Amino acid sequence: MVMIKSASELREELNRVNSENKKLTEMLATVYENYYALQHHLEKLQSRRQSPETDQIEQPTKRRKQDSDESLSLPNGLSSGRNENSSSNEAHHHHHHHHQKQQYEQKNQLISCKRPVTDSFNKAQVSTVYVPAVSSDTSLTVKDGYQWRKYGQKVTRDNPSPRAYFRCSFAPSCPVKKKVQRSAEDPSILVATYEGTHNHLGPNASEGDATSQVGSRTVTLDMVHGGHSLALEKNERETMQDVLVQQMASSLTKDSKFTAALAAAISGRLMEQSRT
DNA sequence: CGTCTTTGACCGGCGC
DNA sequence: GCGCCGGTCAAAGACG
Repeated sequence: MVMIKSASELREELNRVNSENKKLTEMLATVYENYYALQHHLEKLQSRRQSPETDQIEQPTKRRKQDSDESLSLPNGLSSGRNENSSSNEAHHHHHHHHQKQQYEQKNQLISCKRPVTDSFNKAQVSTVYVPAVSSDTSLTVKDGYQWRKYGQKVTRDNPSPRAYFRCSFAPSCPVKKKVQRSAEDPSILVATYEGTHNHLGPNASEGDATSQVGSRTVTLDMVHGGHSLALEKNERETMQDVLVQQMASSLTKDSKFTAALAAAISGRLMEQSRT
């Protein structure tokens, strides 16, 4: 049974959806901002803790023999290293609704209150992202808005499908790498593993503040006069945002300090609450 | 012509 | 040392 709606109804619904989308986009933007602020704070704290100002020249892994110059090293205090932590076997929750995580307001208290002092090193943080993909697509590509250069592909022992290696196209100033491989147990899922942080502006260069690397807050979906192409782009953008959100969540939850601090804050809050 | 894929070679770490 | 294995290089090709 198809319900036929009048033009006014349609228009009203469209307006509703439009405003809802706007709201969601704003929420996303604030989440982004909070995340990046938090991340910045964390990086600062960690780098300060271990080495006051030896965050300068840090060659990636090996001297690359690029024929031309590559001598520009960014003033970005991140180093590359290994921090393959807990196996994090998936209970991957695919399309979860990411609600408002306004509790990031406590970030300052969160971090400053407790810290496991023993581990020092700050590593290139690793985040994994699960994105559904059609099985027939052999391209092994996860669209996250950045531009990547593929530099290798290997078959691994524990997975019939190959693994693709990408490096950020902003070679070699940007040290970010990613691996993409089809999930072994669910071939309709692509598993993307990101390693490192971009030191340049994000994919969609909406300028404004340099603090936020992702400026996707101007979502103008006027598909009223737009057409298919706009809708497609919108879909892509949505999955892209989903990927970004998954990245943020992953990189945060994989940080032992963060999880410890979060646990401490939660338990403290619980005790405080039970006391009253 | 520049940029990005392809693909086997190559390398380093690890277990034996 | 030797072989396996995951990761990377780099020459050659594809594509615009």
